[in-house]
Amino acid sequence: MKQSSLFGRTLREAPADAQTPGTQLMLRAAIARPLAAGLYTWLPLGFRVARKVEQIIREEQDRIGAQEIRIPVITPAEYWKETGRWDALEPVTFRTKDHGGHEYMIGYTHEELVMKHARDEILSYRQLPTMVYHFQEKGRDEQRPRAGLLRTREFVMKDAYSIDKDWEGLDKQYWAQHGAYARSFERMGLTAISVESDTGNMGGDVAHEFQVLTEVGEDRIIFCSQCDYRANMEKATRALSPAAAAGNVPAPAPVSTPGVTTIEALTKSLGIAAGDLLKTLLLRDASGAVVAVVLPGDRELNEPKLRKVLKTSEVKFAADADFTAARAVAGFIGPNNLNARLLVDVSVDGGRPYVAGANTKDAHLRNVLLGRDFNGEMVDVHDVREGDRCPKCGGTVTIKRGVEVGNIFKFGPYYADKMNATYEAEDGTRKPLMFGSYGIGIGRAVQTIMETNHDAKGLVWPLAVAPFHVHVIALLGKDDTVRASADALVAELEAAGVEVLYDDRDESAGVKFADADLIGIPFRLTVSARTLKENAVEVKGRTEDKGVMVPRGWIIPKIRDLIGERRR
RNA sequence: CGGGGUGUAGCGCAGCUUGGUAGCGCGCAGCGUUCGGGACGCUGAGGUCCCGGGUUCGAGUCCCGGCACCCCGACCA
Repeated sequence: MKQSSLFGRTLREAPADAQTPGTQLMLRAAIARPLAAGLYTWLPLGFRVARKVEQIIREEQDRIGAQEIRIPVITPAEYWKETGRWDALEPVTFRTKDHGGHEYMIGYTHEELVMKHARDEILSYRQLPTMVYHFQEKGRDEQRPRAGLLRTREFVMKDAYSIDKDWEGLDKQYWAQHGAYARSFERMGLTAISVESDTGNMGGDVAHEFQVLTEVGEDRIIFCSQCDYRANMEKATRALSPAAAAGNVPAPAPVSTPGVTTIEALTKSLGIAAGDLLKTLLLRDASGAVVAVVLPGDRELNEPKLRKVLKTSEVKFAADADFTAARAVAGFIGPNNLNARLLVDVSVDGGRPYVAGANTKDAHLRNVLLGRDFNGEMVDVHDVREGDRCPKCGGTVTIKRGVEVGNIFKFGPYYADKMNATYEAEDGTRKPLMFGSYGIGIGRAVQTIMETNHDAKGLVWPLAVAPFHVHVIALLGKDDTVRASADALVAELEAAGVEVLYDDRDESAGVKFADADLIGIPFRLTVSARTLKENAVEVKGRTEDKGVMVPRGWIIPKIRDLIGERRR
């Protein structure tokens, strides 16, 4: 490929709205271009990377016996209505009607469609287990796309679906996918770790996310410093100290706190620590049911955990009328004599008294004791934080940011039950198809590779996904000898199966070297008057400071060796 | 969806306070010089100043309304 005719130019400066290092380099190196918020066009260099990422995933899916298919982008409403997701996904999907008035949406994902085909194709246990996958566009009307290709409104996902007879079979398929994911990410140059994740409120007992640790990540991952415990913060737990036996705690006593309504203000005015207080939150779930949650004053509510406890899709703060109904006063709410369903976080220590709201204006209570003065359902709905103790080994945990590059879910019979997808078992009974689904976003993977593989000069592509194997730089002189020699070199390399980007432009050496560093192809081959004099070619790895002169006659085997030895 | 910010040439920005007919750097085109780490000189092209309305003799600048994009948070199989 001649760089003089490459579609897409490199930029010396990144557009001002590109924030992360990877996004700036993605734009500067002509990997992709924005079309609208969260919509990107792949340019030739980036598209070559995306196809290589796809191919790695394809090979690893094929290796575990998954079969590639293709389901349309435009999907009819009827199947989504069977599972109730036509309504549930309304706020985050793109929809349209055909001229006959039939409703469709751009696939947000494809579980329903796979299940529709599976129930038509799979009649007998003899056809199981089976696995299918496809690469297909997903449309998601994200309210906040961000960081270039990391979160977009349209993106290609590899989604795989496993179908088997029972939980045991599903478990095997699940771990086969887990292995395929680990190999896929490793091959494309991503250091991804698998962490336990929230399964959402859609059922299923196990889910893992593959996370790449980087500052630009949206997720927070809890790590144990001593053992292998790691979990997404939306699911993480911690070891609790056993509650001390409550001694002789005097009865609750009111304390006047006029106008003091926040935890912070209370700690100042009473001269106590936030952890000495109880925080009571009055919340509403998606159905409008009101619930009060009690936490120590120094702990934050973890909404995903609470949603799971409440089996709801949404929690928000309660309205004024809810406070009245609960016989509470905003700013002075406490668990005592509250007229509401009461959830008590497990962080609340039953062995010690707290200061809590008195449910009376301008008053709090001292000596409030769990078990004596109030009772509720004990639940784990608090955020784990840095320094907490590991639930597995008691070690200290830390928090890091991560990008979720892939996820795997065990659904079990959930979709089959909703969509009446059954097979005839050995014993003649009808049983539900056991289902699992497994996703990897291609664009997000590419963006994550860029975020984690660069230096001050530009991108540093892992060989396996680099847009080209080598970048040939011709430093053209006054006559045509350098060009002729470089032309011949490129022809030979291409004939040998080497992917070459050939900088044949009439630019200065500085411009060409800077662009080569920016684009980040693994090996740079320079042809110039200087190298011709030695009948050699200079070969330099992207991260090396200096190149080496390789005799012209040895260059093909040398390059074959280089791209072979670094190829996994 | 809540909060914050930004829209002026392909990119980065100034001009707006105090209204007078748009500028700088890079990039781009032509010519010449240069030629191994973003060269130099000369000449030149390139603008619905986000959109609509208003005030005014006159609006990039002031007022009103809208739109787009970015960031933080919320949400997110």
